Amino acid sequence: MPGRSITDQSVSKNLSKPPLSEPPIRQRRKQTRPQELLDAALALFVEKGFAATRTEEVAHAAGVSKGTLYLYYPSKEDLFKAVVRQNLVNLITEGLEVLAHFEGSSSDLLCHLMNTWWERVGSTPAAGIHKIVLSEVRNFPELATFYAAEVMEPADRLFSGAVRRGIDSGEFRPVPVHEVAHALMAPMIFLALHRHSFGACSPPCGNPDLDPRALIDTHLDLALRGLQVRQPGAHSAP
Amino acid sequence: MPGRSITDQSVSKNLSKPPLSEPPIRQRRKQTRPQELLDAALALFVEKGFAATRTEEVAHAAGVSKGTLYLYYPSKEDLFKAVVRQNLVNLITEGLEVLAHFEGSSSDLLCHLMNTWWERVGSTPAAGIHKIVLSEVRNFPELATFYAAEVMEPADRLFSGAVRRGIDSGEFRPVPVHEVAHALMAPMIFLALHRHSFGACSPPCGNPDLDPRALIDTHLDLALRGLQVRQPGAHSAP
Amino acid sequence: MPGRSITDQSVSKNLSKPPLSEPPIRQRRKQTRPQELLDAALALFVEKGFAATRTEEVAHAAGVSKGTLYLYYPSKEDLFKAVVRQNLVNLITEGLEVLAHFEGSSSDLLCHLMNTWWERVGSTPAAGIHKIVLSEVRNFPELATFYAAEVMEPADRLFSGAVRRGIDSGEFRPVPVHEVAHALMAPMIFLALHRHSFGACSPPCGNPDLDPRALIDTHLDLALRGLQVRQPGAHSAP
Amino acid sequence: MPGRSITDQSVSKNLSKPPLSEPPIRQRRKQTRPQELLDAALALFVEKGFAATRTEEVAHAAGVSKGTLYLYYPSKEDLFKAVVRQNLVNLITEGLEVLAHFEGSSSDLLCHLMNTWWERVGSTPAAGIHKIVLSEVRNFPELATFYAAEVMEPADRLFSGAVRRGIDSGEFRPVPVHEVAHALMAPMIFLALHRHSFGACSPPCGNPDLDPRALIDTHLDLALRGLQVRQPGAHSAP
DNA sequence: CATGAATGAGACTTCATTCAT
DNA sequence: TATGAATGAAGTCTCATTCAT
Repeated sequence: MPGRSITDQSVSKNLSKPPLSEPPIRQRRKQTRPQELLDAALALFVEKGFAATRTEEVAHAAGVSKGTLYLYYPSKEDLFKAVVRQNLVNLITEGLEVLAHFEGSSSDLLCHLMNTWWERVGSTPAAGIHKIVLSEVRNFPELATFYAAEVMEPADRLFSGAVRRGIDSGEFRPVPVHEVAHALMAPMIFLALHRHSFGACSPPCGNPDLDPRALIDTHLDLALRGLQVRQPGAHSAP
Repeated sequence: MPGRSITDQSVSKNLSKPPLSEPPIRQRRKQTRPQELLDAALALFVEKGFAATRTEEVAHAAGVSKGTLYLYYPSKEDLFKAVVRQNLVNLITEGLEVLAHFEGSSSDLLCHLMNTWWERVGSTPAAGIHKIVLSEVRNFPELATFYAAEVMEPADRLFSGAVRRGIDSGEFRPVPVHEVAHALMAPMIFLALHRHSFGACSPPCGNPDLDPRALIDTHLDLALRGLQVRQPGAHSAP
Repeated sequence: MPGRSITDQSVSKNLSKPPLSEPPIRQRRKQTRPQELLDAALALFVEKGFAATRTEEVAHAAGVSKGTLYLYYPSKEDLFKAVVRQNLVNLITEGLEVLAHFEGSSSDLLCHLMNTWWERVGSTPAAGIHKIVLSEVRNFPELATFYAAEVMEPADRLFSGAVRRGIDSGEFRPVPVHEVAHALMAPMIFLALHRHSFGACSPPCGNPDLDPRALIDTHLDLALRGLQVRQPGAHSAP
Repeated sequence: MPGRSITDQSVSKNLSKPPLSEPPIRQRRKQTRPQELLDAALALFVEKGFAATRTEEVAHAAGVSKGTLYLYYPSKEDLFKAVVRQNLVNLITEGLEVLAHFEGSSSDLLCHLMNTWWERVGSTPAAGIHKIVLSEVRNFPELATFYAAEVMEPADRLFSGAVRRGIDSGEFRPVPVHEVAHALMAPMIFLALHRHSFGACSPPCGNPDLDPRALIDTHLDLALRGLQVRQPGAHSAP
């Protein structure tokens, strides 16, 4: 008979497609539907990946029927793009706002940036978008340019701008700003990536004792010291 | 009997479905078949993801027919697991080779570790399994513990061991070793991840001017300074 | 409850699915709704066929909403039958009006019949129901007997009656009347059929230089000569 | 509950979708499959129309499974085109062959043409293609030009050529050849059209007593007399 | 009566898997 | 063993029909 080739039951709950029970009551909610669908789609895409998520699941999770989804988004792909787009816009807005009106030392700026990012993005479902995009860009080439232009470029501008600010004010020593920006962002995003992959296992695997806050603090401490202007007499490693 | 596993395949119109051209018809030895299939599968899984890779593509890339693939691997899922497992072993081997009994300063050790990792793993196709695993663990939970135990834990042991070695010798200031290890590895892995997603676009998007070597150097410079024992009279930021 | 009828709708990519633009919002009287729906449906069924016509298109073309259509016709099939039935009645009325008590030669009668049919039926949208019925009888067998009894039989009666009239009066030579009636009607109907299929292409294909009037004249000329009593000494072909 | 809105059982067997029983035995027949699929598709398309025919029905009628159909034809639309194309090629070939090497009177030529057409086309399933094309050109605009160029134009050339031949030899009186060609072909094609629509009903409706052979004979007799050069002293109708 | 958002059966199509050769 | 034609489960998407407003 047809069916799953994996008889091993250990493949468990992630693969068991939900029975999609309890027929939803007909409700008119044209205004809120798109958001509900987007939220449901984000959660499912992050959890299972794009291809492994069925449109019917998304619709059901949003409390509507299969057909209703297509009333709002003409295809699964468009839904995907809308998810990325909407959550990306938030990211961009966040960063740009912070970048614009900050007063205080550049160390404080970086510190604020990191903590805010964690609170507003890293610790929310939106962080999962990085995972989806990372996984799917090859299948959606146009998404790549879009994401690069709308997310990666602004993010780089944000962080390298903050570093440059510190250098210009004499607070930081001169360093290649783009490379440092990468080094600053990577541990954060990587953490988010893991929380949405390994971190979701039960029991959570990976580094279970790796507390996000502790990680951010340590990372920040390390980076800021690394950026600091050298005291006279100090030696750098090769 | 037939049947779909886990995921579907409708990645739709964007996916330029290659016509499966140029079959490499050179005579293969039966002994090397599994390896050739594994290599082909690795490349394709990394490039397109698990669901978007067709078994026929894998077989064709390995120079055999669809049916032959199933002579060696009972299902696409099994093939996938074999790919991950085999490359994991390689990864571990790499890591352990590097470790050994290093002599010299801990700064030099970290420097050596990073450069070696990049040469032997980060810049090779093998780095792609990071991407697959990250993308698919949620669909293959059983791989999570395996990967955590065989890759992440050893890697953490490697880097946090190096850091601890420096602290013990008085070369580094006291820091939380696991967090620092994460901060050290993340930019490297993140870079590798991007090379297998955005970096593969044409034209390459992301930060095209981000040279791996420059990044590693800068990252290392930043981290080692951050680890260095403080000069008398210096103040840390926040 | 929902449900598909008979046919599906996947006429796919070629069908330029019109965006349902320009809704005619003039206030309609409830009394005329059924007629307006029928008119819209006739036009669309003729143009695209039954299956490829969406109920929403019909409703939109009639200036009402999808739901309203179902207030008047319980299903798409019922709408279709109503369209055929109503236009059949028109068709018959046309024919019977023409017949009546014609005075003059039978040649003149045939000439008058053909020209009138073309003016009143062949060149009007009503001719399109020939096309629908022809295309869909197999899917709607119940329409067959109806159409045969109400249209084909009277039409045959009309034309074979005219021919018999000519034979009886000695104007025409003796011929099998039903066969001749078919031969008389076919070119007219065939022309009408083509105008609703090929003739609607842009640029119009088929025989673009085939003028209906010229065709009718030629056809009539040919047929009447063929019907004429043979002159002494003439020989027939085969 | 969902389902057919037509509770009337008289809609009967044409609509009852066959249960597709008796699972076919796996057989390799790569060579004959295309023809078998084309035959099955022709029969079903003619019987039910394009949209109302399910690909699975076609496959089943050809003795294969749904998937196999797609091994040979990439889409339902392509299958449709292949059907038209293959049967059209036959039509064209037939006509052209006859046209080229005929010796004898033009009356005999027309007689031969008609009878041959009936034997080789009109009385075979291929005649049903006219019905499909007539019904579907509006949905497949590119089919229109194709059909016009490959079928209608050659057919016109064939018949108008035969008529012109007769005129040139003095056998026929001068007439507009294209119009006459239409008048000659229409009753034949119309007959075929009816046989594949009304004629397929049970009991056959339309003009049940209209024998194809009698019709052709009568039509030919009428037309040839109409074409004949007038005897001295004869009068034409107005 | 009218609307149009919502529903869900069902069509087309894909591709993992099987098996006759 | 190897092949590739054949299978059929399952997913995306459409649209006839319903019903809350």
